Amino acid sequence: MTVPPRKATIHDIARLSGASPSTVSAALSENWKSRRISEPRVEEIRRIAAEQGYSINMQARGLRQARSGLVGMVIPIHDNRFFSSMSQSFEAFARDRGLVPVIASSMRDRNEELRIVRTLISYAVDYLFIAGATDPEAITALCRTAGLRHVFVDLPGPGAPSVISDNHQGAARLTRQLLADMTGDPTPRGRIYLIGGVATDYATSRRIEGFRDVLAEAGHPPAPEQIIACGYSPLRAKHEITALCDRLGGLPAGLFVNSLTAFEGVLGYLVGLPPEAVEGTAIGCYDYDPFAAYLQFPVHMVRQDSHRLIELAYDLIDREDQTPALYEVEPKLIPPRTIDYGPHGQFG
Amino acid sequence: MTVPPRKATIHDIARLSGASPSTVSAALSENWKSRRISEPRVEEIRRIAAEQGYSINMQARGLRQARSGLVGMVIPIHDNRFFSSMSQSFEAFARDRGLVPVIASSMRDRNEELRIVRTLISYAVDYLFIAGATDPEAITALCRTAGLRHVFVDLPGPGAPSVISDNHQGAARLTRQLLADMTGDPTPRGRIYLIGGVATDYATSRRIEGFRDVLAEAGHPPAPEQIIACGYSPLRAKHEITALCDRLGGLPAGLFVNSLTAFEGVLGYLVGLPPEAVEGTAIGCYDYDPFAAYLQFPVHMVRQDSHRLIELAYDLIDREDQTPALYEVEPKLIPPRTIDYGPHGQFG
DNA sequence: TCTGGTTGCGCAATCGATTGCGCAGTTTCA
DNA sequence: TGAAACTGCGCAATCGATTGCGCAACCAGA
Repeated sequence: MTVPPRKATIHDIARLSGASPSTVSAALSENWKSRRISEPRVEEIRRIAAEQGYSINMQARGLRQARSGLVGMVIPIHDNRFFSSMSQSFEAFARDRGLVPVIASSMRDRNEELRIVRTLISYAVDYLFIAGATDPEAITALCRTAGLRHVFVDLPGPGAPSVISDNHQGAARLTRQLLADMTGDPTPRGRIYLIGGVATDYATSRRIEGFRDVLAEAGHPPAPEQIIACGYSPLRAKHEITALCDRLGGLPAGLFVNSLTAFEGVLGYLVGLPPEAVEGTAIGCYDYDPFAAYLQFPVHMVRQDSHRLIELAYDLIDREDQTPALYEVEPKLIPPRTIDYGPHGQFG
Repeated sequence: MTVPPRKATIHDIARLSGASPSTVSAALSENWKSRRISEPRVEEIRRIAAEQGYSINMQARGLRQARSGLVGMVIPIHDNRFFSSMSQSFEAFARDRGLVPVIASSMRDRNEELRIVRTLISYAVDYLFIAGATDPEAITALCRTAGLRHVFVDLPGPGAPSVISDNHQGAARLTRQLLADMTGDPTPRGRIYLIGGVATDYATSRRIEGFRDVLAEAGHPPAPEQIIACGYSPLRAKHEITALCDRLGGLPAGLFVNSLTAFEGVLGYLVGLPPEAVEGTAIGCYDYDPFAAYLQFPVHMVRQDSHRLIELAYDLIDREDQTPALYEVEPKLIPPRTIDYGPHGQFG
């Protein structure tokens, strides 16, 4: 097969078919009826286009139409079951609308996040979804000057519609479950500790409230040292859990891990312990991973409905009214050692 | 804040600065020196551009320059630690080169895969990476008529450079390890079974060879029924492992699971068993997941070096010579209950 | 003063598709 | 039979940036 000098354009097809570029354009799109191109002509043109392996240049089309057919999404990190299943849903819904998804990860870095938003604006994405935003206000500012519709997911922003999990509810349920599994007295080692997340994040703060409320309800409001919002880094979490256990002289009675990434770090510590050392501890993790659900020890997991989150986000993007508002989706408590295939068994 | 009628263009900046569009273009890019624009002029123009929140229109630039700054990658599925960590690396290398990554998942569907390739061609991606290709020849054909450089990853194609793991080696090592852990006699239940993957896939077939060679070496070449290449679907794998155990009257002595997705299905079955039922079985999985590494029972895992795979793929794309060739990367055997942070602790 | 080089910048074509408008030829209908 | 309506299609402008080429002003040297 000889390599053609360059990709065929609409002009090449026009030349080959004896039609004008306008006619070719119309014939290849759906509006040939409204431009009154005769059906035999259309078929002839399409035949030639197929023969030449013609494919439209979306840059040119986008330039003219002032829309690109791209949808952007920013996520903190790909390599995580929560966010990668969001990506999967995001892509599925994009396809349904004939849009092409562009997903970029910010590594939870504010500047990187803004850089990505600016880049996506340069590519004229038609809509933008931001999951786990670090600086929602700045993002909204950028989007506004570009006239770009955007929706926050997972972490809300004040400047645009936001769809998030009911973090308070999810955390409260998980905490209640862990308390029920705990047997110890309210000595330091008998307490439950929350680890991971960033306290100023909306999501984490709501979870902490849920955690706190349930403990208070149970008569043991948490001491400050019971809440270790040390961020999302696995290594940092490992460090913190190590320090905690050193202080306490062993694992506490309960452990509420605030994200999968933090849980990876915690696991890095637990791996080094004799199996029986973990037995007395009730462990829960906010977010679900099918493998994490079947560890050596039982783990309660909160499964956020990422599919529903994204579905709702797309709904919001479509609404005429882009007034900021908060929409909450119920998460689900998954019992230990349960493989949950989710509402869409086709994934995974 | 009032919404401007539309995004500022280079012409707006030209008008505001009293310069011509060409000058503005040059001033905002790096070639103002070669066009001999005076430095004060450049600074003034940049100031005004910043003031107006100008951002370049990549569609227009791409159209003119016949390149988009996009780099595409097709993966089978996002929601999987192997592929999502590939995505992470893919994105990191793209950033280093000033490219914007576009990652799409084919769900391992041939038609979907081709649709995606065509779409990415329409968007004029500068390069294309295809991981786990279903129909490499067809992809190469499309890319050739578009004059698009592409590289296959994980599953090779005959029409372009390919970088893959040394599947034979990885499978052989894993098999050897499992054999060493097994105690049973070579009765059917005492045997080791390989489950998951598609036998006609290059990767799977090489792994099966590795598996077979090691068993033959040990004096027990596998019977056909010991190789259950039932695809990648978790549900299918669950079904097959269930059927197998029904036939055997329990778990076999060894289990070589051929992918994380199949492992999810297998796990779905194992979850329902009493813990001690699993004790006598040596289990291994091709591909690594940090959580899977610390299940109730020990699992040997093969970790492919996705970072290195991608790095090598980018190298190949740069080469002048795009002759098809196969490059192999060594995978690593991860002992049970080990958290491996990989060569790049920044991820995850 | 004339030539030749340099500086600083603008004109206009170009990339590939879309689209408002208009034009010739044919049909319809009063 | 003439006007109106319809059919089928092409012309040329347009989207926003890049780039080859050229031009005017200035300076230095002969």
